[in-house]
Amino acid sequence: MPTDTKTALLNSAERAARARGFDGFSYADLATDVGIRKASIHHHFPSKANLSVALMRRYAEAFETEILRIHEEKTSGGARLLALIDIYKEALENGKSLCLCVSFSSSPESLPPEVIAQIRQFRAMLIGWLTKTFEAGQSDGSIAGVAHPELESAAALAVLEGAQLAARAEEDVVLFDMALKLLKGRLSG
Amino acid sequence: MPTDTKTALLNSAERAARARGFDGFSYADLATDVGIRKASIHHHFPSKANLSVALMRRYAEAFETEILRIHEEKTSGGARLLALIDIYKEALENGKSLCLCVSFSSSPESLPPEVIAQIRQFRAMLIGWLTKTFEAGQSDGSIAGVAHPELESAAALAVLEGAQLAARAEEDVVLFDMALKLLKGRLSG
DNA sequence: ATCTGTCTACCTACTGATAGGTTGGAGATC
DNA sequence: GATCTCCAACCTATCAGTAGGTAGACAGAT
Repeated sequence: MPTDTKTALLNSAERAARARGFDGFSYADLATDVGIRKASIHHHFPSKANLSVALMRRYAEAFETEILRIHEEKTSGGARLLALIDIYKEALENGKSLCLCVSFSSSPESLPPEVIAQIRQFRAMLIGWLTKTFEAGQSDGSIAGVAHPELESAAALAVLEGAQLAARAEEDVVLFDMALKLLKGRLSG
Repeated sequence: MPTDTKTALLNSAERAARARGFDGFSYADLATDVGIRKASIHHHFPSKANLSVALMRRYAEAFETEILRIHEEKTSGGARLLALIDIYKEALENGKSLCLCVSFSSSPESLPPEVIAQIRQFRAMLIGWLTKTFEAGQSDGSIAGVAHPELESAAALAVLEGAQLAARAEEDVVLFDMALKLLKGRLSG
C-alpha cells in the first residue's frame, strides 16, 4: 500500500526542513513534491505552525525510540556514545542536511512557542540519556577521563550540534569529523 | 557627527541578522530602522546578497582584530581562551542573539557562494588562532590535559557555536554556560 | 554639468491562508 | 438491494501581505 498523504507530507516537510530550514520550504513546494494541490495541505495541517508541531513530535518520538534501542543493544558507554555520534553523522547526509532539532533551533522566531517547548524537552531528554551514558562509560572504563558526566553530556551535545551546523554550512563533513575526533579518541569498547 | 548611512545600514542589518537570521529581516525593516526609504538602500547595497558580503567582511575583520588584541593583551593560553569564550557569551545577549558566523551558518542556502567562502575562511582563521592558543596553554600549563591542540581547537569551536545556537533557541544562557563549564574547568592563569 | 543620495511610485514573484465547490466511499435506513 | 446522508479528501480560484528589486525624478554639493 502507498503511504498515506499525511505521512507523505510529513516526510517531504522533514526532508525539506532539514535541508533548507523551516522557512526554506513552502506549501507550494510540499504540494509539488507530494502531488496534491497547495490548498489541500491545509486539510491535513491547518497552518504551518501546526505542521511544525507534528514534525517535531514525530521526530522526538522516533529519536527517543532510537536511543533507547541503542541503550539496549550496546552494553558499554563508549559503544553507546559512538552510536549516537554516528546518528548525527548520518543525519548530515554529506553536508546537505541537519537533524531536525538543529534545523529548528536555527530559526526559533518562525516557530510557535509550543515547538520551542518541544525542543527544550527534546534536548533535556537527550542530555539525560547522555549523562547516563557517560556514567556508564566512567564506571566500565569505556570512556576515558570522565570526571563530571553531566558536564560532559552538555558539552558533547553542543559539539554534535555545532559540528553539524558548520559542516552543513561549508558542505564539508570533514569539519564534523574533526570536531568529534577528540571525543571519539576517548572511546573504547 | 552622525554615523553615515552606509554604516548605519550595516549596523542595523548586523543586529537584525544576529537576532533573527539573514532571512529574518527585510529591506523594509532596515529602512524603518535607519530612517530612509526602502529604495534608497539599493543605492548603498544593490542587492541583499551584496549586503551579506559586506556584513561578513566587516565582521571577519573586526573579529580578527579582536582576537589579535587578545593575543597581545593576555599572556597565557588559558587566559586567551577564556577571553574568547567571553566574546561568544557576550554575543549571545542573554539568549537573544548569535554571533554573525553562526547566524549565517544557519541559513547557507540564502547566501551567495562568496559569503560561504568567507565563512570558510573565517572559521579556518579562528581554528588557527585556537590551535596556537591551545599550544600555548599546553606549554605554559594554563590549559589542563591538552594532547592534540588542533583537535582541541576544532572541538572548542564546535562547542562555542553549538552552545550559542541552543542557548538562543531556548532563550536560556544557562545552556551556554553548562556546555562550556567543562572546558572552562580546565583553564587557569 | 555631474555626481551622490534620496525620494515616489511601481513591478513581479511568492508567501500562508481562505472560501466555496466536487467527489467518492462508509454507514445507516427503508 | 437501493437510497440517503455524511464526511474526509481533494479541488479551483482568490485573498491580502510581503519579498527583493527597478525606473525615473529631484535636491544639493562639487
